Amino acid sequence: MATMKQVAQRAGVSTSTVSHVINNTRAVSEDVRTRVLAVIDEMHYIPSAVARSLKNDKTRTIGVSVPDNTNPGFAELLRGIEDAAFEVGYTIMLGNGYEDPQRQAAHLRSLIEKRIDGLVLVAGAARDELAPLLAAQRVPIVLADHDIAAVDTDFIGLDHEQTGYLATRHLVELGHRRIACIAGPRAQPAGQERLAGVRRALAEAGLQLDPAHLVHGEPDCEGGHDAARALLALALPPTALFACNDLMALGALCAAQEAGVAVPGQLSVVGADDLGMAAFAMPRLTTVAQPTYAMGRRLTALLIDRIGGGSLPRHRERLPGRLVVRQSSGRPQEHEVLAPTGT
Amino acid sequence: MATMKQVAQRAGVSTSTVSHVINNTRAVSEDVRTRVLAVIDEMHYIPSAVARSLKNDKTRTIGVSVPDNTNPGFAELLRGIEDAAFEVGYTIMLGNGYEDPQRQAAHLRSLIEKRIDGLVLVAGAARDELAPLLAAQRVPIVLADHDIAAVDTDFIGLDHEQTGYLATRHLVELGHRRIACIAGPRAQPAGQERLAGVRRALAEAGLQLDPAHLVHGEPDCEGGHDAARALLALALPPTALFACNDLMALGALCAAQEAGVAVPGQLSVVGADDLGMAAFAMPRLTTVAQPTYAMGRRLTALLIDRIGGGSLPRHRERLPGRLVVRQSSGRPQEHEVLAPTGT
DNA sequence: CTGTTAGCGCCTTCAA
DNA sequence: TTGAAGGCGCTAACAG
Repeated sequence: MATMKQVAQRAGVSTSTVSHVINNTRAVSEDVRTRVLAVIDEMHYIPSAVARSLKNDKTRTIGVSVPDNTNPGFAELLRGIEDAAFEVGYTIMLGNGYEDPQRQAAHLRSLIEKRIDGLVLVAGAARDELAPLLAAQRVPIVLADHDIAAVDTDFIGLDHEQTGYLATRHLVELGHRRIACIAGPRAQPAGQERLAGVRRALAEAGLQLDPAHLVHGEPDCEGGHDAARALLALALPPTALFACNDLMALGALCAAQEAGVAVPGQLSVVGADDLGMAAFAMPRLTTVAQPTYAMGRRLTALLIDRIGGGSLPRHRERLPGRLVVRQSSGRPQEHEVLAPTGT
Repeated sequence: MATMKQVAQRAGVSTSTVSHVINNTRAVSEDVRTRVLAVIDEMHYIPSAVARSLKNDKTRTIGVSVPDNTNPGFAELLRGIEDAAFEVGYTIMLGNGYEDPQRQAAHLRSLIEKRIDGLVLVAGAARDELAPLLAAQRVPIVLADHDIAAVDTDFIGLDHEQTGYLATRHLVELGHRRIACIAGPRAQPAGQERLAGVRRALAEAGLQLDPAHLVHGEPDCEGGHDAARALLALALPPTALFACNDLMALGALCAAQEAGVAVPGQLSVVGADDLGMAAFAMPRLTTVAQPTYAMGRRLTALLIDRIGGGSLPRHRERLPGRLVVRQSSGRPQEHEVLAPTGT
C-alpha cells in the first residue's frame, strides 16, 4: 500500500505538502496541488486512518454492542445507528453479546483497545456485570434501552411501560376483562416494564392480572405459541391477550388457530414492535409500534455530541410507542351476547 | 488513557519490558512481571491497538458490507461472520450499502482507510460498479452470495438455482401443473437464479412457466401479498406458487386468505429461507431452508486464511438449500377430483 | 507558498 | 534478564 512519503517523492514535494492538499489545511499552489492529486490517483494512494488516528487520538469509529443482531428490533436499531454514523463519517464496529457477560466484556475490551471514540451499548440482561469495566474507562457511552444504574451515562430507551399500558388499555376499552399477558423471560427488564404497564391499565379499570393469566416464555414465535396454548387450555381462558412482542403474538395467533379459537371473535391478540410482517399476519396484527430506528439515530447523534465534547447535562429519555389497531383485536363475544352495548 | 511509557515509568522498567510482559514475547523475571502487571492493573492500562496496527500493518479487523442488515437473511449471515470472527479475535466493521453504488463505494473507501485486514462483501445488485475500486486494492476479499465476474476473488454463495428447483420439483411431484412464481426485483441476481431452477424443474416435467404466472415484486410481505393477489385474480389461477423468499410467501398466504382461497386445499405455497416464523405461519410454511449462518462462518474462515497468506486456489462454492415440507403445500384439489391417483 | 522536524504508542532489533 | 533506539504513516508546529 502506497504511503504519503512515496507520493511526496514521486510528486517532488514534501510529505507535509501532500498532507495539506489531502486535508485542505493550508494554501497550496494550484500547480503543486494538481500534480500531487495526479500522483495520488495514479498510485491509488489512500491515506492510512490508523496513522492518522495515532496522531489525533481519534478513530472516527464507534462501537455497537447488542445482544443479537438477528433480533428484528436490534437489527432496526443497528440500522439507525449505522445510518446516522455514516452521515457524519463514522464507522461502526459491531459485536453480539448474547446476554453473556463474558463475551460482552471481551468484546468491549477489544473495542477499547481499538480506541473507539464512543460506544452504543445495549446491555441486555447482563448489565450489572459490565458496570465496573465501563466505569473505569473514559470512553463516551450511551446506553440503549437498558439502563445501568451503576454507570452514570446518557440513556435513550423505549417506553416499555407505556407500551404495555397502551396495548392493555386498548383491550380494556374494547370491553375485555379477562386479559392475559404473555411475557418474555423473567430476566429481561423490558418485559418487566411492559408488565408494569399492563398492570397499570388493568388497575385503572378496576381489574387485576390473574396470576394464571401471566405466562413467561422465550421471546420468539415458539415461545408465544406455547404460552398461548397453555392459556387457551385454561378452564376459563382469557378473551384477550397482550404478547410482549410481535414474534410471540404471531406464535399466539398460530396457537389460537390450532385450538380452533377465532381471532378476534373469541380471542383478541395485541403484540408489540410492529414488525413488517405484523401487517400481513392473519388476521392483521394489532400492535404497539416502537420507534426503534429513530432511537438508533438519536442515540448516535447524542454520542457524537458527547465525543465532540458537548457537555449537556446527562440525558435520559424514553421514546413512546404508538398503538396500531388492525384486525386481531375486537370486542369480546360473550360480552356482546350478555350485554350488547349501544350501537 | 494511560500509555505504555507511563506504565514503564511507574513500574521502574523500560517500555520494552512492559511490551514483553504484555505479549509474552521474551523471558521476564517473575519479580518484574508481577510488578508490571500490578501497575497495568492499577492504572487500568489497555494497550492501543492503533499504535500496534501501525507497527504491524495488521488491524485484526474485517469489514462487512451488506445491502441491509435488517433483512433477516443478511442478519443471519452477519451473525455467522461475527461469531466466527470473534472466535479468532477479529472485530467487525459493518456498513449497509442499500444497493447504492455510491454509498457502497464510500463505505468501502473508509474501510480501506482504516486498513481492514479483509472484507466480506455482499455486493447486491450494484456489483459491477464496484469492480474497479476493488481491483485496485490488494485487500483480501471474499464475496458472499453475489459473484462479481470482473473481480478475481473467492466466493461462497447460496445455491439459488437449486433452491428454486427443489421447491418447484416438490410442487410438481405433488401433482401440480399450473405453478406460478413470485420473484423479487428483476435486478436481483439471486431471484434470476431461483427462477432458472424453477424452469429446470418445470422442464423436467415437460412443463413450462406461463408468462402470466411470473410476477415480480419487492422482496417483502407486501410485495408477496400484491403479487399473489394478482395471480389469484387470473381467469385460470395457479394451483401452486413458489415465492422467492419467506417474507413474500407470508404475504401470499395473507392474500390467499383474503381471497377466500384455501391453502393448501386450493393453493399450495412454498417459500425460501426458513425464517423462524415460517414454522408458525398459518398454515405452517413449506420452504427451502438456507444455510445462511453457516455461510457467514465459512466465508470468515476462508477470509482469515487468505489474510494469513493462505494461497489455496481460488475458492468458489454454492451451498445447497434443504426442502422443509410443512403444511402449506399439498396435492392439487382438482387433480384429485379429476383423477384420484393411487393410494 | 513550502519544507523540516518532532512526536503519537507500540514493537523489535541490537547491545549490554 | 533488561534497556536504548529507530521507525510504522501521518499531522502540525516552526522555519524559511
